[in-house]
Amino acid sequence: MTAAHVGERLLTPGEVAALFRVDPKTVTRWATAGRIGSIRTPGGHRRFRESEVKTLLAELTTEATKGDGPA
Amino acid sequence: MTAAHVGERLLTPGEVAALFRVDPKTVTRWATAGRIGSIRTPGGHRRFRESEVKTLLAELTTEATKGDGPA
DNA sequence: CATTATTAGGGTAATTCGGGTA
DNA sequence: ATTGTCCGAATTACCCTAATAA
Repeated sequence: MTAAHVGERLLTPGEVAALFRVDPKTVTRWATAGRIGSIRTPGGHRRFRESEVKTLLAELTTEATKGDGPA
Repeated sequence: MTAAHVGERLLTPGEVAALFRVDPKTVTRWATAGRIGSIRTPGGHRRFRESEVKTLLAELTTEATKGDGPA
């Protein structure tokens, strides 16, 4: 299994946006920028992995002052 | 054997919908639009090939390039 | 044969997409 | 550089009743 774990719970852009308190458009931009993985429906709409979203949320909570930021 | 998919596991619209996190009706629309192959039961209900669905999920999946570079 | 869950079919809101702009 | 908003177009979600599946 390389691509997606079949059976992983997926979230809609609106749900992810609500979790991060941002506009759904912003979540779309994150996906386009490759900052978050996304699955597209045959119709072109995006779905996000709940596990990955939770990981990102946890990183926000961490907000380490270390130099882990982008180069 | 000419039939290339004899014995292929079939999924119901509800199961496919759960995998993509969409409404079962949406899966039906995909079939109607020819975006996904479907088999019809004698009663008119649709069934989908598990292998095709998995392939579709994999193709439409974008890995988030997380931890890509070997440390 | 009876029961319960799912699906088909149509119609109407809500969401998302994509580009461009502030 | 990142986010929010406006627009039109497309996709998806939820409403219903009847039929099929198990």
